[in-house]
Amino acid sequence: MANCMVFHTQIASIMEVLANAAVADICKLVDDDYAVFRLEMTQSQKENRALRRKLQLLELKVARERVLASRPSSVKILDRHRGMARGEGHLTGGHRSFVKPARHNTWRDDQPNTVDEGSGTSTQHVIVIESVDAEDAGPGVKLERSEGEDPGQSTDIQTGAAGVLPVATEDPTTTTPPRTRRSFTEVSGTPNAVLKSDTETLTVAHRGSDNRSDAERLGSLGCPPAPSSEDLPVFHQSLKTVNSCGNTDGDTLDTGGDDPSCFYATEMDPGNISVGLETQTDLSRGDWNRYSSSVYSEGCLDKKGEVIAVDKVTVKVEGDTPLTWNADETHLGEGHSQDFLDYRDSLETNPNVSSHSPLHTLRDCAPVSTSKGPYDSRSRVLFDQVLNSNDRARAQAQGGGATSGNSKEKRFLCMFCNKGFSCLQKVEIHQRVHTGVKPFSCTQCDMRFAEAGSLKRHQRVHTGEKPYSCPQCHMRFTQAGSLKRHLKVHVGERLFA
DNA sequence: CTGGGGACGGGGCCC
DNA sequence: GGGGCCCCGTCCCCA
Repeated sequence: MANCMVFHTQIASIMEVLANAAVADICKLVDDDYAVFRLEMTQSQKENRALRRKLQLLELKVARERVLASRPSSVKILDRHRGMARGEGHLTGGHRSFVKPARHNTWRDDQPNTVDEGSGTSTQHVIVIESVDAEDAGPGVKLERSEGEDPGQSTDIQTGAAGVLPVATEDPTTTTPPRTRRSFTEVSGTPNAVLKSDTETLTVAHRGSDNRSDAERLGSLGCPPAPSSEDLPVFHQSLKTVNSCGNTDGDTLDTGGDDPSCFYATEMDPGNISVGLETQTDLSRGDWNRYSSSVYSEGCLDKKGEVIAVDKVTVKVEGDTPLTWNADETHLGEGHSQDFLDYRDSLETNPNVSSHSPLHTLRDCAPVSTSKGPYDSRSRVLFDQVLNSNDRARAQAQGGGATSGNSKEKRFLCMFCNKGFSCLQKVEIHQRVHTGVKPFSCTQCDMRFAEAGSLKRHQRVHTGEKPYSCPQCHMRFTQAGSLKRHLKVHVGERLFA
C-alpha cells in the first residue's frame, strides 16, 4: 500500500515536471514567434516609411520638372491675399472687404452688416514649396517638415536656398519674385504654428491641442466669441488685424438697419476642409490644373449678429505642381489613411480630374479636425461624399454623362466629380458640395448654407413667415414645395402607396 | 404628414 | 448675342 502511494506520488511529480516543460516549450515558441513577428512588422513599417518618403521626393521632383518645363522661373506663383474675383467680397490690402452684390437679396439694406477682421485660431498652416532655379532641381531638395507635434513650429517645406521667407508678401509691386514659390495650406496636427513673413505673421493654433475654449481664445484676442465659433477655427491673415475686432472703416459694411438676419461670409466647414476652390485656367477645357486655394476662416460674430468678422487668406497655387502629401503625417488612423490613398488613386486615374486637385490638400485637412461641432461631425461624411462623387464622375464619363454629352453647354466641370455646369458660378456653388464651404451664415442661429437661396429660405424659420397657404385649409407653409406636397393630401394623392 | 435643408436647373437681368 | 450673376422653383431626402 505504501509502495503504491509512493508510486502514485512519483508519477504525479513526473507528470507535473512534464507539464511544466511542455508549457515552457510552448511559451518559448510563442515568444520566439512573437519576436519574429514584431521584427517583421518593424521592418515592414520601415519599408513603408522609406517608400513614402521616396514617393514624396518623386512628387517633388516631378513638380519641379513640370514647373521648369512649363514656364520661366520668374513667373509669380504665389499670390496670397488675393481678392475674390466674384462679388462675394474681396481683399483690400490684406483686409477682407465685402461688397454687397447689386442683387444680392441676402444682404438686406436694413441690415447692419459689419465685416470686421476676426480673430482666433486655425488648424491650418501653410506649406511652402519654394522652387528655385533649375540647378536646384534634383537631389538637392531640402525638406523641412515638422514630423512631430512641436508647438509653435512652422512647417514649411522649402527647397532650394534656406532662409527665404516662406510666405510671399502681399505687396502688389513685387509681382515677380525671384524665385518660383508655391504655397498651399494644410491642416496638420501641429498644435501651434506661427507663419512669419515679411509682412505678416499668422498665428495658427491647433484646436485639438488647445485646451482653452474658443471663447477664451477669442476673448484673449479681444474678440467676442461667435455663436458658431466653437466649431470653426479662425484664421488671421495679418497681424495688423489680429486684434481689430472692432470695426474698421475699410471693412465695415453698415447699412444702418436693425435686422441683422443674415450676412454673407466666406467661411468653410472647418471640420471638413480648409480650402475653397475658385478659379481654373481654361474653363472650356475643364482644365483645373491651376487653381486657387482659399483658406476660409471665420471671424467674430457676436451673439446678436451685429458684428460679423470674416477673415480670409487666399493661398493661390499656380502651375502644374501637385501638392505634396505626406501620408506619414496625416493624423489619421490607418483606415483613414488608406481611404485617402484610395481616393488619391482614383483621382489620378481620372484623366479629367486634375491630380493637383485641392483634394490633396483636402485629404490632409479634413480628417484632422478635432473640433466637436456639427460640421466636424460631417467631415467623414463629406469625405465619403467626395469619394462617391468621384465614382459617379467616372460613371458619368463612361456612360455619357455631362462631360461627354453636352460639353458645349456644360463646359464648366466640377474638379471633384467632373459634373458639368453651364456657368462658372454654378460649378463654384456645386463644388461647395464637395468642399463643405458654406458662405452664407444665419446670424440668428448657427446654420450655414452653401447657397444664398437656402439661407433666405431658412430665414423664414426665424421670422415665422409662411407665404404659402393652402387654399383648401388653413395650413401655411414656409416653402412652396411643402405647399405643393400638402395639396396632394386634399386631392387624395398619397405619397406612399 | 410636416418641417426643413441639400442640390440643381431655369430664367431674368445686367454688362 | 453671349456670358456672368442672381433669384426662384423644384425635387429629394431626412427627422
